[in-house]
Order: sequence, then C-alpha cells, then structure tokens
Amino acid sequence: MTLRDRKRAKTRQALVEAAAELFERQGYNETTVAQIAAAADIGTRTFFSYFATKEDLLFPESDDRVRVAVDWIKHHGEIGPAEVLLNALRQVGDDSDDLAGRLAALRLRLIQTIPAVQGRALQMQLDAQRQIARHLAEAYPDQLDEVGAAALTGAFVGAVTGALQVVLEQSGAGDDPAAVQRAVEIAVDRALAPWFREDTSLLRQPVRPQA
Amino acid sequence: MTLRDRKRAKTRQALVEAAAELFERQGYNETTVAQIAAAADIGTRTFFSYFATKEDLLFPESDDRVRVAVDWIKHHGEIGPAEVLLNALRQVGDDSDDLAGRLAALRLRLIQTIPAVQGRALQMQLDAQRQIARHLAEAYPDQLDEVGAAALTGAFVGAVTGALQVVLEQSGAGDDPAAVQRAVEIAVDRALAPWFREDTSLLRQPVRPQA
DNA sequence: AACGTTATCCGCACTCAGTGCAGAAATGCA
DNA sequence: TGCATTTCTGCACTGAGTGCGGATAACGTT
Repeated sequence: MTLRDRKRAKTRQALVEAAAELFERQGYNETTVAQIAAAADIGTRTFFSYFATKEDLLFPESDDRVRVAVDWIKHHGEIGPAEVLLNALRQVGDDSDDLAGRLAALRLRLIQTIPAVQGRALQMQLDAQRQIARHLAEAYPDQLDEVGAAALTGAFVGAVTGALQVVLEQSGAGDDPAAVQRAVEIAVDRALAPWFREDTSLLRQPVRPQA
Repeated sequence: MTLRDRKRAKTRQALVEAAAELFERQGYNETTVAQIAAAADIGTRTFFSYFATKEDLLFPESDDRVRVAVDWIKHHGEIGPAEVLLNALRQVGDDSDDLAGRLAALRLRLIQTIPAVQGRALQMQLDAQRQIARHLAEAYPDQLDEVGAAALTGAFVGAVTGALQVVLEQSGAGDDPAAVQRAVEIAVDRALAPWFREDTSLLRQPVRPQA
C-alpha cells in the first residue's frame, strides 16, 4: 500500500465522518457538499473524485458486503440454495447494520425520510440482489437456472425488507442500534418462516461458522 | 369537470407526450425540462406545478394502478390471500405495461439505463407494495397481520421483478410491447410456481373477470 | 539528491434541476 | 359586469455535478 493509497483512504474516511456529523447536526438537505468538503479539508471540486454523488456518502464499503455474501455462497457445504441464501442475507443485511453503528443508524433514518437516499438505497439493494442471484445460479447449476435463482433471491430479499419496514415502524426503534438489530431478526424470522416450516429451528441457529 | 380541470389535464397530457417524443429522439439526459415545457407551450417555471421532478414524467397515472389493485383486494370473493395478491399484481404490473404501450416501452428502457429513473421506479414500487400490504392485512384479518402481509407482498413482488429482470435481458425483448408482455407472464409463472405447486393451472387462467 | 513521469488536487466557469416570490392573466362565481 | 381565487410565468437564486487546465505532490529511476 503506497502513501498515495493510504492518504486517499484517510480523506475518504474523513469525508464520511464529516458528513455523518453534519447530517446529524443540520439535517441532510441543509448540508451542502461544499460544507462537507470544507470540514474534511479538501476542495469542493475534489469531493467528486471520492464520491460521485452526495448520497453515496452513506453507502461506503457497500461492495465489500456483497463480496462477503457471494463468498459465502461460493463456499457452501452440504446445505441447499434456500439455506445458503438465508445465511448470505444475514451477512448482507440490506437494510441492517454491521460496522460503525452510528453511520448505520443515520443511514436508516435518512432512508426513511429523504427520497433521494431511499432511491439510492433501493438501487444498491437491487444490484446486490442481481449479483447474489447470479452466483447462486452458478453454485447450484443442477437445482437452479438464472431465472429461478433471481426469483428466489428476489422473494427472500423482498420478504425480509417488506417485513422489516413494518416491524421498524411498529416498534418505533428510532436510532437504537440494538433495537434495530432485534427488528431485523424478527423480520427475517417472520418473513422466512413459510420456507422453513418443517424445521423452524434452523432460523434461530447462529450462522457464523465457516473458515 | 370544470374548464380549469379539463385544461389542466390537457397540458399534463401534452407534457407527457412532448417528453416521450424528446426522450426518444435525443435521449433522457440530453433533454432539459425547459425544452419539454417549451414543446408543450408553457413556461419553464410552470412545469414544476405539473410534475415535481423530471423523472415523474415517466410515471403518470401511477396511483391509478395501485388503486385498481387495492380495489381488487377489497372485493375479493372466496379466494385466499396469495391468490388475490397474484391477481392484484397482474393488474399493477410493477414493471409491466398497460396503456400507451409507447410510453411503457420507453419507461422500461430508461429504467434499465438511467439511474435516476431506476431509483424513482423502485421508490414507487416500494410505495405500491406498502399500500397493497396494508389493504391485504385489512382484507384477511384472521389469516394475516401487518408484518405477515408485508412479507408476503414483498416476496411476491420481489420474486416477480427479480425473475423479470433476467427474463428481459435473456430474451432481449428491447422495445416490442408484445415481447415484454410475454416476458412478464413467463416471469410471473416461474417466480410464483413454488407457491401454487398443487394447482399450477391457476397460474394460467385469465384473471380479468370481476364487475 | 535531482529527474521526468504520473496521479491527484482544486479553482473557474458552466449547465441544469428545482424553489421562493411577486405580479400578471385566466377562470369561477354572484 | 365585478370580485375572489387559481393558475401562469418571469426573475433571481441555491446547490449538485461536469469539463478543463494548471498547480502540486507522490512515484520510480539514475
């Protein structure tokens, strides 16, 4: 890793943090890209060589998460497509959180309130779906074709996010990361129960093993 | 219907047509709102009292379609939730087409190529989903709660649109409305077959009756 | 340590979507 | 016809995002 790369990663990080700070304090629409750039000590023009749009600030490292899910699918063991998919989704957590709970909570709130952010989030979700479906079809060539894989993936993701929306607004888990995490688990449970009716216990097993 | 309303509806229609024309000839990004307004003989400023954003030009009458689906659900007869939902979705056709095949084809192409349009389309889909799920829960209070309805709806919509994407890109049915219609039917079939395994014939029955 | 090479930074000028405002024009109603 | 209410529209403005060109800093080499 060269100096250049390290420096670049550092300012990128600084931009995300500055943005989170400003979004929380002033609101999303009330924060300009110029302000964010200034807070991270770079020129306004330079901002756009780090993030193509203002919305993208809220979705850094997003392809990392997809990569993890795809890897998980590739190295599946004995289990079938639906089960792998379930586990893979646990990792991605399209609307859920993993690192930097603060940014995740902020993101979730903005998705629910700012149309532009919601639109971008849905786009990324769809893209992730496409990639997962493609790799799923590759991993189970005898059980799934491309269309079947896409349908299965779409059904899972759609069910979970649909349920999650309602669970979130019912249990008004505003910003508390723990509450959100719980909501995600409830949503997954409720949404996917029909698929795993015979052995519901599968839904509750921790799913972290693998090398 | 007063003169005002008729006039307003007329210019609204003119705007949609002018936009379609220009989008097809010059491309979406290359067409400015000012051009569209000029082509419909209204001031640039006035445009925004008809459509809040440029993208919205591609989704006129969208709430009509949702209304139709919701009505369908409300007046369900003996059939169960999944079946009504299937029929309702046939009507909405989140990515499919109904009237003015030209606009529908254009919309579909732009959804696949222009990010802003895709984002808006996904937003409207999600919103439609929410409304449908809510009414579905109301219509079957003994079989579904809000979360279950949202999960079921999300699963159906997700499965169909996921499958549709792949079917469309496989059978490169670019602009031909008939081919698109066929693709939608295939996608619905493939995506929803697992739910109706015992009586697959249901999937093939025409579903247009009702008063 | 000095060199040219290459990637990054950043100011400037620009386009375009979208908003607020205030006045003009058209419509509805008595 | 006269008045109230919408609707239309020009003007000025903000803010996101782009193209360009020169400055700056990191890189690899001798």
